[in-house]
Amino acid sequence: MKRKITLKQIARELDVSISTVSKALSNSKEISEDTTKKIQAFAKLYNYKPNNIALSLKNRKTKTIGILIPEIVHHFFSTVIRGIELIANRRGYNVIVGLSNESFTKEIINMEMLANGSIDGFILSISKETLLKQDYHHFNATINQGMPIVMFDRVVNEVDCDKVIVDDFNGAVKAVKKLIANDCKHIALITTMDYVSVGRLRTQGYIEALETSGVDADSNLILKIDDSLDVENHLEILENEIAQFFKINEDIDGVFAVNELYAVTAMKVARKLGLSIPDDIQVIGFTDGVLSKHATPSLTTVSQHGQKIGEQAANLLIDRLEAADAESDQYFTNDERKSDFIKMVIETEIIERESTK
Amino acid sequence: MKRKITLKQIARELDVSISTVSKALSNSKEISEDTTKKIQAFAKLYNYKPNNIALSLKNRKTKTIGILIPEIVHHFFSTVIRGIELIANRRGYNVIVGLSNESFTKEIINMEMLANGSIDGFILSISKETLLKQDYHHFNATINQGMPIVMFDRVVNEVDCDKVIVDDFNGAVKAVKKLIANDCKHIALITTMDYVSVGRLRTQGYIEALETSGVDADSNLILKIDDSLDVENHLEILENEIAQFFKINEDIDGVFAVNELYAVTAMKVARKLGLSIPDDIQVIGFTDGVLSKHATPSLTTVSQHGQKIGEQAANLLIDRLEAADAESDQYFTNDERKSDFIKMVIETEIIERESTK
DNA sequence: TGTTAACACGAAAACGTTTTCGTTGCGAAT
DNA sequence: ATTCGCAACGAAAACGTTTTCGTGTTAACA
Repeated sequence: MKRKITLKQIARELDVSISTVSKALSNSKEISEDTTKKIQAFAKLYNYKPNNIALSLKNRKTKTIGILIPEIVHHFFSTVIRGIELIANRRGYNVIVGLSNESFTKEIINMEMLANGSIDGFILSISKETLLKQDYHHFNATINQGMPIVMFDRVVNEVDCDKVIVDDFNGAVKAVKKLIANDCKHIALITTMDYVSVGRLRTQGYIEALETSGVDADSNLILKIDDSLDVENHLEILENEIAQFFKINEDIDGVFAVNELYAVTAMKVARKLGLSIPDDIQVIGFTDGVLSKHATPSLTTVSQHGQKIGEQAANLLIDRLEAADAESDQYFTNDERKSDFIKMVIETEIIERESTK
Repeated sequence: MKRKITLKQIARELDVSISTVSKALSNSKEISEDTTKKIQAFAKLYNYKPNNIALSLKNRKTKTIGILIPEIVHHFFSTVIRGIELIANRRGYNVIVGLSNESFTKEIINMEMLANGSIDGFILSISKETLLKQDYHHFNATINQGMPIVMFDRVVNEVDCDKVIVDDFNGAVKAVKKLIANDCKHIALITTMDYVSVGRLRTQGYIEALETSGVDADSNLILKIDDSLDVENHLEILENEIAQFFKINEDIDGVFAVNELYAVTAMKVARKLGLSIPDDIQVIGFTDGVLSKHATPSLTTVSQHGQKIGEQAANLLIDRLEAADAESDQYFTNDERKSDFIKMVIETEIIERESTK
């Protein structure tokens, strides 16, 4: 077991100074051709690679970005990570992942753990509990310490930073309009309690689409699921709620659901009730995950392009980091350093499958 | 924008030395009560937190572990990450994620990027391309430099390190025996080309279960899918292959598939052919993901307990890291430093759902 | 012969910590 | 009055780099 070799060891071995070794390895003109060759050969032989930590300390930047998300076993979030990792790697950055598990406290702990030098900036999506509490001081504190943040998907106006969001509103509008165009007369909405902004926006899109088509939204046709219950592990609760909902509203011929689980479950329940899809009921879900693709019938969905979101977020963050580098060369007064933050909207796309005509 | 405060700044501000500040903050007895209080108050006021990078450099350990996996948009791998992150966080470690994307080269690049001081150890699962090439020098090189590795799921005998694996063989045996017990007479296997060890083990389990039950495995009943094709995006290829398979072998009354996609697709195809599940054909899949849970009918599966795998892997790695710490205090001859590596087997569990009787 | 310029290299600081080893000043003991 | 011991603090090294600023040697030039 041989530890990694350092400049100091090379220097001692070759009887030159550390500076000489460093310069030779970076092909400095200061060092003679002979010594350069000798040093480079030796370094290659012993597989010298500069120590990242030392570089980080010296350069005061780590070349790694921190991702902080509520959950990782989740198709959307993992596609976002994939997008971030793709760009990060391409631009020479590493990616460190923290999970808030939808908890306010874990979000804070995680931020503090990473904000003390471990990373150059954050890409994050806010936890449900934080959204409920509406307490965003930790984000602003981090930003004030000079660490840039890019938020995605679950964002909030109270924090001044770059944002990448899905066009939830128009995605919902498109979906519902498609149902209308497909001759649905009674379109139901299955949504969550709306403290998470994205849920609210999708609901608004649903209403908007109906109203511009001259239909009044019927509140009886809106089912709000309490997603504080552990629906994943108690599917029957969800199924029962939806079954009741369908029984009470027999005229439903279209369903728009704010996530794919609700959509797929709605299809399952409908079929148990003897309804056929898409003949009796057409269904569109938000979020294009594995469930939608492989359900029978396969589900028409509003795709959010998670990977693209991740890529854009990563590019935004790295752009800002490297702009900050360049800036430190120049002189800026506080007024000139105006940081107008970017809010990037990723368009949704309807993926048509078997659950609509 | 105020940058994070350092010991040096506190020292200057309070007109004491850096050492004094450091000691005061760690409650050293060397410093008088007065100065300690003064310094601690000042530090708290300015929210002093030690810089992780500086600590890493000094302590020669980063308190972060590197995860290197082939893919992240994948239920199994993301549950493993969740398990790792859980334990890592609990034990004071961070987690940095690299994706090999099933590519040999990206695996190496990623390892080298992280192995230069950024992390204390690896938890990884080998990429398909690496398994094909059977070239494991980068793993051994990393280990030789004193960086411990824990492998999970896709492991290989050629690398000496701790391993956490699923009991693929017995999982398959259990599944197939269940089908046999459920009166299936002609049990098919849907598997992949078997250069990935786990596929091979599951196939062997299938054969073993049949043979101990006095049935000869019929090679006609084994369908090997070439998973180098992009099956996710060309589902119809997979469906056609399975459809052909079912038509040729009309007597199939049970299916064991090595992943949930194959299993769910098999169910879909069977139903298109007019067969009912579980009455005509019973199906069991390996890997318990979202698809299995939400398919109709829901799929009986062999659960791998991905999160537990991650937790165990993290514990193994951190145990070894901290053992190495303690070891450096003591004196060891090379003979005494025997490192007998642990191979931990996580038992599988059959989750019974609607696709079996 | 004396000055200069180019060349090749080394010393040292800096990044932010922790820790070892002094070094003061002062009261008590001899 | 001298020594001792202790309390309270500071200096400096170390972790591994990069980079600025010397410094010594040699060759060229006047």
